[in-house]
Amino acid sequence: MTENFKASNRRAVLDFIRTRYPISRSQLSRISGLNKATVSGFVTDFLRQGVVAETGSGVAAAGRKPVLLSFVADSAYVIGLLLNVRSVRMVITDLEGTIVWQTREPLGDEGASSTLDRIAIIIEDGVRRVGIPFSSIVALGIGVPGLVDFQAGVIVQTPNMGLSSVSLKQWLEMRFHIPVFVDNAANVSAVGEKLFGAGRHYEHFVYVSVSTGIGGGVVMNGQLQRGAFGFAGEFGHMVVEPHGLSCRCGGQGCWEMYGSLKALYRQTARHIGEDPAAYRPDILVTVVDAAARGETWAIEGLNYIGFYLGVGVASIVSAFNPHAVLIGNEIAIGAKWIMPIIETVVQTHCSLPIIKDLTLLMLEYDDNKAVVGAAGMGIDGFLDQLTHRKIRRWC
Amino acid sequence: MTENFKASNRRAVLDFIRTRYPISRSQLSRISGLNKATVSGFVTDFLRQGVVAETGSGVAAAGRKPVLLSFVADSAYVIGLLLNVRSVRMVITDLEGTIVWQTREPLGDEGASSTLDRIAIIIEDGVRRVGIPFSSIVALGIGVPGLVDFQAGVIVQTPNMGLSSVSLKQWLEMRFHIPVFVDNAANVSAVGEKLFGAGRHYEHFVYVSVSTGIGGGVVMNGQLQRGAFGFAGEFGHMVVEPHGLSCRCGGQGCWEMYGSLKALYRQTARHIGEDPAAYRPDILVTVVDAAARGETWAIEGLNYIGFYLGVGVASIVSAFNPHAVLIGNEIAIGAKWIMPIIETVVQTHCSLPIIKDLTLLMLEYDDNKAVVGAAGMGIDGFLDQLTHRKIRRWC
DNA sequence: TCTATTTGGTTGGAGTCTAAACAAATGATA
DNA sequence: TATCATTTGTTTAGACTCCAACCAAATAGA
Repeated sequence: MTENFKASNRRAVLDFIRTRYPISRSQLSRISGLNKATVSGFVTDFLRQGVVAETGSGVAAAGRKPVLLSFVADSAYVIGLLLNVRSVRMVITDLEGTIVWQTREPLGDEGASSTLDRIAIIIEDGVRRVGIPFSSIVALGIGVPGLVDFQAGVIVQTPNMGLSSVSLKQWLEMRFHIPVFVDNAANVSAVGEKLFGAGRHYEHFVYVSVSTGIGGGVVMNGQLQRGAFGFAGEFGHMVVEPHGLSCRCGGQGCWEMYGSLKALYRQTARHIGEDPAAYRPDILVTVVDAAARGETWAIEGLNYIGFYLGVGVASIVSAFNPHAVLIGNEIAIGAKWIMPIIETVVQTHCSLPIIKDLTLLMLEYDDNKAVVGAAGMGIDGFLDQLTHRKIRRWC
Repeated sequence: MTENFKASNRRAVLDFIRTRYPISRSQLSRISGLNKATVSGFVTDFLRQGVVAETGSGVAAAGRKPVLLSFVADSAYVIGLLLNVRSVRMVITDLEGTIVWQTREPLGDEGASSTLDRIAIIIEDGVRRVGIPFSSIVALGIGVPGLVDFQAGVIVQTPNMGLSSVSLKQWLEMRFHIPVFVDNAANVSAVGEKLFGAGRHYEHFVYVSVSTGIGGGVVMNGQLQRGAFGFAGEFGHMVVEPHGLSCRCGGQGCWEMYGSLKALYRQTARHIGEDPAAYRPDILVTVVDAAARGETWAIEGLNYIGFYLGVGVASIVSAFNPHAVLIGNEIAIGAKWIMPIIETVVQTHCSLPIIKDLTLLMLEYDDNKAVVGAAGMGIDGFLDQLTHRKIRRWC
């Protein structure tokens, strides 16, 4: 029940090095508030472990020149997986999330056991081809659409995928003997932003993923919050129109029905001669192009989801009072049109002290961000483990 | 920046004693996961400090009988204040929140400095009359309607009260030389529930206060979360009807406009011959009585706010995934009518895994809960301080 | 060359926590 | 009645975290 609060500062110092290198020991001491001796001790260990290296010396106004420390991004590698209904994406990245190998493979619906085998083969194949010794791969992060039990590493609820109620974590840890972290796609993206992206500078932020559906991840006190049962941040089913459309979840007026690309499609389909009850994943590109040509229906469609996105974000801001709300995923393609609306709606709906210092950002869209986030989940776990015991090499 | 993670386990052990006494050292060791020696060491200090006492012995299946430990609630006292527009409530309680003195005084609008003086006199007077030596009063907690900067102890935004932008904390700490904690009324109530009430058994819960307005407090990992700038839990201005009524905050369709007693009044006023644009604080009693007599308009009114309360709670549950949502304050008078509606709405709006183990509770209404919560804020601070240094008596 | 200044390492010690051994108490068993 | 197994709680040695106070090294400028 009660935990052991050892070594939390080690991780903090390593994170300072990671995010601000090149940096000297004394700078670290100053910004962390820890004693020079403490920092020196940590750094000695990091050097021995190989995650940090001394790289030249810096300048000083007077006195001895500082020895600059750098984070050694390629001292270890991790694997990121993103499972989808019909495919898997895989990346191998260094500790800074730089991709050194990537692939995307179709995934049949052949039952859990054979799917798992296939994933294992994809991983082994990737590792072999990139030419990194397996021993330097230190963790595996997996993103899954749907609800995940992070502790157990089990998929709890997901749109038609064969892997439900299998312990991905257990199976893969048995097979590869490295720690495996499974979480939903929005949470891994949030961790990605926390480590490598816009979230780096915020202690409290909320990541909102908007594409076909809406998901999210909550970071408070610099840590991903999973709530009581691991499902915190399921923003897609917040209610924005209590008397509105029915959602497949059984509820009515879910945010996902009004602010997602599904909603955009519904609002614009008839203008492009499509069935409003269907869906096309590339709807946003089509609509943005039309809006750029000045088509009213397109602009109205974008205003429509922009308005509802603003409404939901306003509620999130009131509830969490974060430093920042980061809106990511495909929606970013329409940033130019949608972002101003969201900003206006949030400004009119939240009290001044709450939004005074709030940052509202729409992130660049990058197809790879979610998989890299999955890798990030692995990196986060690895760095935690690394800073939790003094003597430990992963050779 | 970085903190010192000392002594967190001490507080955990003291909390186990506080909430489960009588309890033995070995039981504490087992439930806390800490070593027997560690627990024994802590307990020795607690005994010396006087917060814990040995009170007889328990039974064992075999072997040595355990020495039972108890929390000594009257080893110290705290003051709780609840500021309102025209009055102050004050309580003096022991460390379990049991009231030993209470009073309520009117408060004029005579400017900050004279109001502060008046509060100080009320406090001194109360302490003198209850006959507790001032030295055994160890903290002061204050609840305020509106937005508060907890760190600074300054009221940031509040409906017409003379004390805005004065540092209550600083002023009162200078005057009484005990730690002062100022927070908004909902947060203070949440802390009260965490320490003494229904929140005791939940690590993650959300407290929602519903009366004229709606406020809230978020407890995650057993700790009140204040967000980035201290305003987390401002649920009143979450948006539940994007195209709905204008709120005094400048927004539209705020939860407060649909789920609060203000909303109930608006919906029912004409049936009791009142002006729908006005407000009567006792509206709920009137409506509940009418509902009990079978008046349709009254039942409809309760259904109305019940529905919207359910909608908001559903959003909160999706966002935070707490163990429990505790709904408190005046609304509880209508629990019998409103609670079933809330439950139904939440059940239809949230996915199964999220609500499977969710507890939804409407708390008993007690006029004193908020002031006692304020005292609780003080107790929480005191216990933290008590467990942060080894040698320390507050004699 | 000397000095003031800054970086970074070393040392002693306080504090947290554990494992292991030990002492004390007690019901059951021989 | 004596012994034994069992459980409680204490003591001790030691690992780990962290800091204050030095000390040593490096360096720009007097």
